[in-house]
Amino acid sequence: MTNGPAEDGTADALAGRGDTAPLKLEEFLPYRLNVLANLVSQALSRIYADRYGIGVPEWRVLVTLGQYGMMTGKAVGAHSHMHKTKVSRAVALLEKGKMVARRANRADLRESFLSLTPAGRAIYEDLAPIALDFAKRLSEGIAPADRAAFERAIVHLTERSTKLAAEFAKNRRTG
Amino acid sequence: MTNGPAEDGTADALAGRGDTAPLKLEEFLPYRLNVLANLVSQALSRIYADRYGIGVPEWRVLVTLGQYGMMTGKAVGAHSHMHKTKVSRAVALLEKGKMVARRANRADLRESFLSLTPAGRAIYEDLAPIALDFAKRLSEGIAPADRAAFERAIVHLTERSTKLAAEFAKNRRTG
DNA sequence: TGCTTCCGGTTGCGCTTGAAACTATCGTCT
DNA sequence: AGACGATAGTTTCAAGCGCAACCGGAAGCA
Repeated sequence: MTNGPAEDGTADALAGRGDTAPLKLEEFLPYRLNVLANLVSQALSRIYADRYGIGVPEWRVLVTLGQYGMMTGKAVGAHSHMHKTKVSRAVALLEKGKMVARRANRADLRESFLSLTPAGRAIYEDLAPIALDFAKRLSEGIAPADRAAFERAIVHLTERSTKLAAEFAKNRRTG
Repeated sequence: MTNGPAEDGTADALAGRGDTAPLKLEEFLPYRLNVLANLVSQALSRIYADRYGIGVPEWRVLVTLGQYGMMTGKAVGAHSHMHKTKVSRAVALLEKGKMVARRANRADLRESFLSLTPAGRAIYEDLAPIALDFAKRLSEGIAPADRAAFERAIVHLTERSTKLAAEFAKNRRTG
C-alpha cells in the first residue's frame, strides 16, 4: 500500500528518471499560458469591474459593439469567442444597465440587432483608451524584436492548438 | 453625459476617431492570451480527462506531486498557483480515486503530507511523456529564435501583469 | 398550404469556483 | 499553564459556467 520498490529514492530522482526531460509544471507551456492569461485578465478586469461593475463577458460585448456599432448576438459571439449563452446573459446584463439596446430585425424576428446606447458608448470611450494603455504598459520592456516574435508565436500557437484539439476530438471518437 | 458632437457618425468612424489606435478585440493582448490559454488548456485536458477522468486542478496536483514526491497542500497550492480550496477539493478527489495518499505530520497536525500512490504514480508516468509531447508538438513550427523571444516575453509579461495588478489594487484602496 | 428541419436566442440544471466562515492546531506572549 | 493571534485545511454559500432542452421564427420542400 506504500510506494513500492523504486519509491525509496528522492522525488528528484524519480521525476528525472524517465527517458524524456522531466515534466516541470512551472516550465510547462500550457500551465504558464494559463497563469499568465489569468494574471493579465485579473489585472485588466480590475479596471472595468471597479469602474462599471461589469465582468469579462460584458467587457467583450461592449468592446465588440464599440468596434462594430451594430450586430447580432450570434456575430458578437463569433467575434469575441464566447458561447451563445454567455453572450445572451452578458447582453441581458448590459441591457439592464442601459448600456446596450436591442432593435428587432424586421426581416428575421429570431435575431435582433444590438448596439451601444449613448451611455454604453460613453463607457466604451472611457474604457478603450485605458485598456489600450494597459496593454501598452504590459508589453513595455519587451524588446521590439521580441515583440514581433511573440506575436508570431501567439498566432501560431492559436492555430496549432485549434488543430490539436480537433485531432484529439477525432481520436476520441475513433478510439 | 452623452458622447458629444461626434456621435452622429458610423461606428467605424467612432471607433477610429480617438487619439489612440482603435481598440480591436482580436488584436488586444489580454483577449488573445485568454483565448489561446483556453484553447491550449482544452486541447490538453482532453488527454487526461478522457483517460483518467480528472480535470485541470487534479492534473496540476498530480504533476506537482510527481515532481516533488511529497509535500503539503499549501506547498502544492503555491507551486501550482491554485487557491487553497481548489487544492483541497482536487486532493479530495484524487484521494477518493486512490491516486494520492495523505500522511499526517506528527510535528504539525494541521497539515498533512501528500504523495502519489503507486497507482497515482503510474498515471503520472503515463501522462507526463504525453503531456511533454503535446507541448512539443504545440510549439513545433515556431522558429527557434522566436521561441527564445517568446519565452522571454512570457516571463516578462507574467512579472509585469503581477505588478500592474498590485498597482491597481493600490489605486483602488487609495481612490 | 402544411410539414419538417434548421437556426438564433433563452432558460433550467448540474457542476465548478472563490470568498468567507469555520475547525483544529500551532506559536507566542504573559 | 492559559489566552490570544496566526495558520492549514474544510465547508458553506452564492455566483458563473457550459450543456442540453426548449421556444419562436425562418427556410426548404412536397
